[in-house]
Amino acid sequence: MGRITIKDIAKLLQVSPSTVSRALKDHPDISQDTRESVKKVAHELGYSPNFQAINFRTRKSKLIGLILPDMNIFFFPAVIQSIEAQIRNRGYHLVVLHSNDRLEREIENVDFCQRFGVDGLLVSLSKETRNVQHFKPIIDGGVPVVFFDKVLETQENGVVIIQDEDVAEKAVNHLIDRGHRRICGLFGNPNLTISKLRYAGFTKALQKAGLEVITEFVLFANDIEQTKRAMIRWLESADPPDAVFAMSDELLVGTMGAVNVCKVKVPEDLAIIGISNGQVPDFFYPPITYVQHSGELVGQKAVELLFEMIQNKQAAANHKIVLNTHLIIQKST
Amino acid sequence: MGRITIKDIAKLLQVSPSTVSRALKDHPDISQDTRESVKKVAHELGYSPNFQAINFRTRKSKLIGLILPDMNIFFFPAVIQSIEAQIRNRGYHLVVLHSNDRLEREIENVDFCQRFGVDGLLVSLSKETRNVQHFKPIIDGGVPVVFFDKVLETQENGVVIIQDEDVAEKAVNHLIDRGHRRICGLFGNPNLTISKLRYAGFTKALQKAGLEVITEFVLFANDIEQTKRAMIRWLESADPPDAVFAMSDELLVGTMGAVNVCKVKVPEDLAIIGISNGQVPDFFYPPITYVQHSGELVGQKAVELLFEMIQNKQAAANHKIVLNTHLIIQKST
DNA sequence: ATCGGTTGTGCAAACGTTTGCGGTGGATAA
DNA sequence: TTATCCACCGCAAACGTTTGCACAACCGAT
Repeated sequence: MGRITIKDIAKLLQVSPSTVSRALKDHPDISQDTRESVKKVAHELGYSPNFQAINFRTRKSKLIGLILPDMNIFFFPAVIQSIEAQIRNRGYHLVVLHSNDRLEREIENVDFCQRFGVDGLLVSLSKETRNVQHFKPIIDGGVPVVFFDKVLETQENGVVIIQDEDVAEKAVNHLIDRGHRRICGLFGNPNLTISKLRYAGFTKALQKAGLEVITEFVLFANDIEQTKRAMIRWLESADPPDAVFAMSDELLVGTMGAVNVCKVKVPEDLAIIGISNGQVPDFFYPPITYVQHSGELVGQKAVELLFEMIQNKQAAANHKIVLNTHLIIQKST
Repeated sequence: MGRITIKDIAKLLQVSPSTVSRALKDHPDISQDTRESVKKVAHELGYSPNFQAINFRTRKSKLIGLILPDMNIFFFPAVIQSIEAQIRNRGYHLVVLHSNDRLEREIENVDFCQRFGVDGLLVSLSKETRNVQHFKPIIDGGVPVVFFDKVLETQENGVVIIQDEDVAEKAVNHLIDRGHRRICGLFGNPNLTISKLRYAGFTKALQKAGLEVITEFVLFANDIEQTKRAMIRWLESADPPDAVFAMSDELLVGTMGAVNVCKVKVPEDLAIIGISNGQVPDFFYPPITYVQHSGELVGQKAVELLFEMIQNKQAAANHKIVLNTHLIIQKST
């Protein structure tokens, strides 16, 4: 048995495989009659093209690779879903790889993508990644690569991010405007550029307002439990904070855990602001004010940029897209 | 230019491509000397095999397809991560497809997987799916398929689930043991088997205790906002409930939203129990009692079953794996 | 009648790898 | 010495599809 192929159709119709191939894709060289009879037979036999053969022959795969450092953080599912929808619209499919925040795995994944012949690659870097050398072979091989969210400061080409520093500054300014002075800063892994930049925005806002960064109220760790413990310690200290800026959903969840344990009132005792895609802030009471960093939008823009690069390699490749964000003011501030 | 191939190595070493191919995979027909020199040259030239050619030639892909109805529900990221890790250990990679809870998309995805030549398929069905006819072609084509979590009641082969009815019963019994009598039941989409079964367990537990199902306290809708509104209505009614059973994280979040709005005390005014992978229940205060339904375990078992089927098609195919769960008692009950 | 052009189709190579089979040369056994 | 065997390697086909090119048939125009 086996699946039926172009050759089977050709034999049955007494034409050549090339004619069948062309007829199936409405090549103008083929007469209307032939096209129709080919399609009819193809349908009757239940023909479906062998993608492996096509990919091999054409050196295309209609596959986009997506390399993520961690699936378990709140931000990524929305991004994955958005990317999947976007590339599907363009007739492509998604291969999801997972670096587990390790450079070694990231390198393996890139290599796999190249050998596998993906037509494009979307990457959010691991926290161990310090340079992007390991992408050179695949890029040189003509495969467009777009980096998003977790990128290096030095990267200028094929990048989709938000203006991290400004976003953090905007958020902290909002707290200052509300009269808060003893402000905690919660950040992710200190190796990540987004953490550094958001920390920079945090300090900038404070300094512009003539305030000092209270170093004991700063934490770098994207971990719910760790955040909760730190916040409890601070809230129970002699001179507790009156506001907190949390740069991710995980940090927000940890903060709310501490808030519940310590029975502090939000926003009276403690104002809270975060950066979020916008689902988690509404889990809590009161709903938390946040700067919206839309995962859907990031996914959409990354895919758009990638396909510009696929279609027109030279022009689009040195774009850096910086997305807008806006403040969603809720009851927590 | 172009990537370097087996032929290039062969030419350089004055041997045939077949020898190179065999040497590279330590075929015993090839002498030690030849193997070493081939490998040396291959390494020097930076040879890496063309997966597209290999897949085409061998009709294997080392790819596992994963079809999910929705990425945005809390349960799945853990499953994806677990599956990715498991299949990676076995030298395979993951293609994630997304049906958006629509049968039409699910059918497309299955078709794609078949044409693409995945070596195995993992599926959680869409809420529109009423039968599994559309998997027949790919299964007949020799590709093992494992269904998990969202499956049909009628399915007995290649299935990984929890004992949904018992789990719900166990959870509701816990509420009854604590003395609660006016118990809400929150369930997902009514078309889903897991919703039906868990509802059955819910009613069974009540009936065994001589209680009636209070129909106005039952909701079928896996939606945070809808759940919140319903709960608020019930809590503000003349004769409010004293406990709630929520079969998913989304329902739990919605419930807690209502709890916060209505200022009811947990567990004094309202006891809460859920079914969860175990992250979300700890977001809240008090932490919520739940029956743990481990996404990691589901992923692991599904992959184990799939690879048994890949290696030994006949034997494993008619297994149905029912996973254990256990009750995590926290402050909400 | 010859030419140029168009339309529709087939031929055959190619993509990179794997693999069954056959063959060579040398060593061993009789 | 001859037959036998084994270690090692090459030949060539094959997987299903695409595509450059050639070619045949027909048409209209010269």
